[in-house]
Amino acid sequence: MTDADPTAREGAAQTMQDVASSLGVSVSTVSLALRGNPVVSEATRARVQAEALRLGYVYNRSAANLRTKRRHLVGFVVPDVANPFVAESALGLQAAMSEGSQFVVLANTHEDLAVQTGIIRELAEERAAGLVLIPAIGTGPDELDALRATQMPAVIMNRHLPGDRFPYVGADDEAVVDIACDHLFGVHASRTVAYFGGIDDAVPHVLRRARFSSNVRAAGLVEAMEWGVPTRPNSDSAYEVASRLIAEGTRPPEAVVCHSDMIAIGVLKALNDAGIPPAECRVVGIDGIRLASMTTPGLTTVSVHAPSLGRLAGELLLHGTGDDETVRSLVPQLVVRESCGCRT
Amino acid sequence: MTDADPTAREGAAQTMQDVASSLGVSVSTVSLALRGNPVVSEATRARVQAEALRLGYVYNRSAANLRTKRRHLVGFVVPDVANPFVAESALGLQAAMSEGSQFVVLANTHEDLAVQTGIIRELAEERAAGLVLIPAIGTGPDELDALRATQMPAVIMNRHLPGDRFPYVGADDEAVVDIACDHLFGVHASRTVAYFGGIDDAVPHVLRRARFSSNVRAAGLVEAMEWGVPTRPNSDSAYEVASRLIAEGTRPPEAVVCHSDMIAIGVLKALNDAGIPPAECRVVGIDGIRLASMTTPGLTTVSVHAPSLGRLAGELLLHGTGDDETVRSLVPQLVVRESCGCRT
DNA sequence: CTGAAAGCGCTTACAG
DNA sequence: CTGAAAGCGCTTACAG
Repeated sequence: MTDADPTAREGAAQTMQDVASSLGVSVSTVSLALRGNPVVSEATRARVQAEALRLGYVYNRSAANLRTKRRHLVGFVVPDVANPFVAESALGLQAAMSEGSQFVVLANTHEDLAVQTGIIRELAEERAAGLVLIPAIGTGPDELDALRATQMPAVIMNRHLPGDRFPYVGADDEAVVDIACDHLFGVHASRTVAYFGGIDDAVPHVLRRARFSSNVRAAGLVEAMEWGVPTRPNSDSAYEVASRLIAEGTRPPEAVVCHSDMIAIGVLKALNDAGIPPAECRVVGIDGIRLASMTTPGLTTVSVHAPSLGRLAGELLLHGTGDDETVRSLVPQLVVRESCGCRT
Repeated sequence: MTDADPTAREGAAQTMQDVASSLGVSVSTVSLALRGNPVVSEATRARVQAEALRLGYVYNRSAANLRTKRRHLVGFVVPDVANPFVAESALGLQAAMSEGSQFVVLANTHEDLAVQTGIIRELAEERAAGLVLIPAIGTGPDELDALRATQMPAVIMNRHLPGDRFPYVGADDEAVVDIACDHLFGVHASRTVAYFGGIDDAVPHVLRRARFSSNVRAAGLVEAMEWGVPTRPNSDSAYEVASRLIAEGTRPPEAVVCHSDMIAIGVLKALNDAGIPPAECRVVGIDGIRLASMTTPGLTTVSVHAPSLGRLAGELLLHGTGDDETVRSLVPQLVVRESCGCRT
């Protein structure tokens, strides 16, 4: 492809200086030409570009950035990349950033605060343009202070921390719960209901549970408290907890809304194992990950559009709104499949 | 946390120069002290460190790297991060890199060659320490030449390109197929069998199909060619193809090995829709993603240990073996669940 | 339209 | 044990 001069090549990386002297012009000219600055003549630009190509020159963006103090990478700091919701968000974030020709650096905290702190420090040393953070469980004022101290723009995602003063991107928790409840309580007229899974005192969990309970009261239904239990944010934990409940003889409620699709997938598996059909226990997930269409029964879910959330976070980071504390979210959408008892 | 002097702080980012003058020492001393070089006295080191902390100084790694010509980030260039296999590999890669205090930059090609080429060029401009590439469909000699021209160390993953001369990390395709066949042909004594899904002329697909066919012949079985069809590398495509086959009345073979777990998930869904149990059509996946335990029936699969593959790729990149063309892979492992008809 | 020079924030011989 | 100076590869006023 690049038809590089092998003799010029072996001397390792070429610099602007190299192409300048090879052409008998100054580095300024090369720099200007390569950037396409109209101040250099078309003819010169062409010569410079040809020579750069011939020498196999490749622009050193880091050097340029050191000079201009521009940054070119953002971090996506998450508890678990292999969580589909996170991966789908990463997709959106990455798309947004690549439009600003920024890179997104992926970092896993594994829900470990020390790891998270270390990663944030490293991003600061890297002079990242900012970061999107899904806080590890237990993230509190100390961690947030440390983050603020780095002076990097940051947006918090998915797990809203009370009073953190950082821009936040996440689902509209109450709308999400309302949509799930409307379908389950209204369309399906379930009587005993529960909100299943999620991390115990994480804000979204608290918010959603509270909303759920108030919806239940408003509808005059009964909340199956034994099934209103927290789990870790993955299918395995959900499966384990739900299976145990069933094995212990705790009768599943007529309807359960799950804190996430991954949790719902675990619940569905437990229900399938026990031979309990949607008609007996209707389940609705939250998130709308791609996988939700592949379960049996198909998972009815309230989609919050993970890729869009990621994209939103990226845009917030790049173009920054003046004020902190902004909550942005898309309007959630019910995706009906079979797990709620529709279409069976 | 960092108890930074607010007056010092407002003048934006602090530099070594700032802490040096604040202390009345030279930048060399600061640099040496901060790096923990034993040549500077313990007392000085302590003073420097305290002052750096007080000023809220944060090390500028990029500047350092420009000087030392050391690189500190690697790219993971993939068709689709949201594919669980890829995400799990990313986990392993990230773990390996963070041990070398390197960052991994995630980049999605969406199977688009032009995007892939652009990303690789950007990584080169970034002076990445290297990259791990899952080649987009259609990647050929031109793309590989361009990659080579960047002079970055690269390791190819999952989709082996013939004669590319790059180190390769991926499953041992033949062993994987043998394991699946042994179980299906031996333990379950299936008679009509098929290899389902995967990208048509991608190397792993070709290799695995060939191995599958020769195993079939060796066992004197009959290959159900109508079910030996390619798909795109995701559940939706697999579901669509399998559903169509069933709808058209093409009787499923007694056993099918799927090119990946995601494809198997699609097949399982199609089979479930049609009410065809494992006893009638046994399916085995390949990959061993976490999700495989959550399907109904549970997916029997040949695990290739995605995180380890990612880690291996990272190590290969970092410590580089002298010779190209190295194929490294872990020994695949059969994980038995219900989709093959065991434990039902 | 082009060139010489300073500077981004570090590291690293080299003196002292 | 510490300091002065050069240099990594760029960009950007400032002259000419």
